[in-house]
Amino acid sequence: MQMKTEELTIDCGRPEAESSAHTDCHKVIMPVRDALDVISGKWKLPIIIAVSRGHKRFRDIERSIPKITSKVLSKELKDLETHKLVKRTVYDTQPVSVEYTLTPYAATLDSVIIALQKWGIQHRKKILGK
Amino acid sequence: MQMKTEELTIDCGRPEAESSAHTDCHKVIMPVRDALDVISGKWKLPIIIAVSRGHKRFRDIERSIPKITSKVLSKELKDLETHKLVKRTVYDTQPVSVEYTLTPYAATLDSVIIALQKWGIQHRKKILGK
DNA sequence: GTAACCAGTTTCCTTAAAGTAAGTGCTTTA
DNA sequence: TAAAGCACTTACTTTAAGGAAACTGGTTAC
Repeated sequence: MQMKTEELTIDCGRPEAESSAHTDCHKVIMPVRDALDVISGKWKLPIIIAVSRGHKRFRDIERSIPKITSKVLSKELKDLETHKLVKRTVYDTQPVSVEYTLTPYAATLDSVIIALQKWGIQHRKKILGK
Repeated sequence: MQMKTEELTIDCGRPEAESSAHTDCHKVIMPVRDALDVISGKWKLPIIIAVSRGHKRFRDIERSIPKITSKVLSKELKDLETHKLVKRTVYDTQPVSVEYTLTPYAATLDSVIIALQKWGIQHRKKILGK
C-alpha cells in the first residue's frame, strides 16, 4: 500500500562539483519518506498507542480514540496490518471475536516515537514562547 | 499555522481503574502529533535537506527538488519559517536577493530525522523481504 | 528592445483524505 | 421480541492538498 518511491528523486545538487551530494541526499530522504508513509497521518500513531495501552477489540479501540469513525479505524488497522505493525486475530467464538495487538516489530518504532515526542514537547514551548 | 490540538483528546482508557493511562496517553500522542504537523507532508523534509545542502536561493531550491512548483515551495517555506526552522533574509541589492538558510534550531530535528531514516531503511527491508 | 532571470502570486483544476450516516448479519441481554 | 452490542462495509459529501499554467514587476545581459 503506497510504497511509491519513484518520485523521490531529489537531485539536491550542484551538478558540476560534488555529485556525491546527490546520492547523499537520496539516502536520507528516501527512507525518511518511507517511514513517514507508515506513521504520518492523523490516526496511525494514536491507534498504535491505544493498542499498546491494552485496547484490543475494535469497538474498544474506537471508543478510546475520540472522533475516530469505524470507517477510518477499519482502514487504518488494515494499513497497519500490511505494514506488520498490528496483528489481527480472529477467535472462533460465537459470534467471532477479533483482537488487535501490536507485533513485536511495532516495538522498533519506539525510538521514532520517543524522538518525535521529545521534539514535539520542546517545539511547542518554543513556538508558544513559554 | 495549524497548531490545532484541541481535538487531540485521546481518552485511551478504562474509565474505572487506571485513569493515569489517560494522561499518559495524552502525553505521548499530543507532542507526537505536534511534531508530525511540522515535518510530515511531501515536501518539508526534502526542502530542509536541500537547504542544508547549501541551496539558498528560491530558484536554486526549486531546481534542486524535482517536480516541486513555485507555489508549493513558496507555501512550504513560509510554513517552515513560522516554525522557526528556516530563516528568510532579504538583501538590499539591485534587485533584491533573498536567501533561505536553516536556523540553528533546525539542527534539533537531527535526532528525529536520523530515527526516521534508520527505521525507514530497515522497514523497507522488512516489507520487501530482503 | 527583447529575451531571460529573479522571487514569487494568482487562478483554475484534479485528486485524495476524511467526515457523515446508514446498513449488514449475527448474537446476547432485558 | 425489541434493543443493543459486535465488527465491520457501503454510499455520499466535504475539505484539503497538490499540480499546471500564466502573470507581475522589477533587472540585467545580448
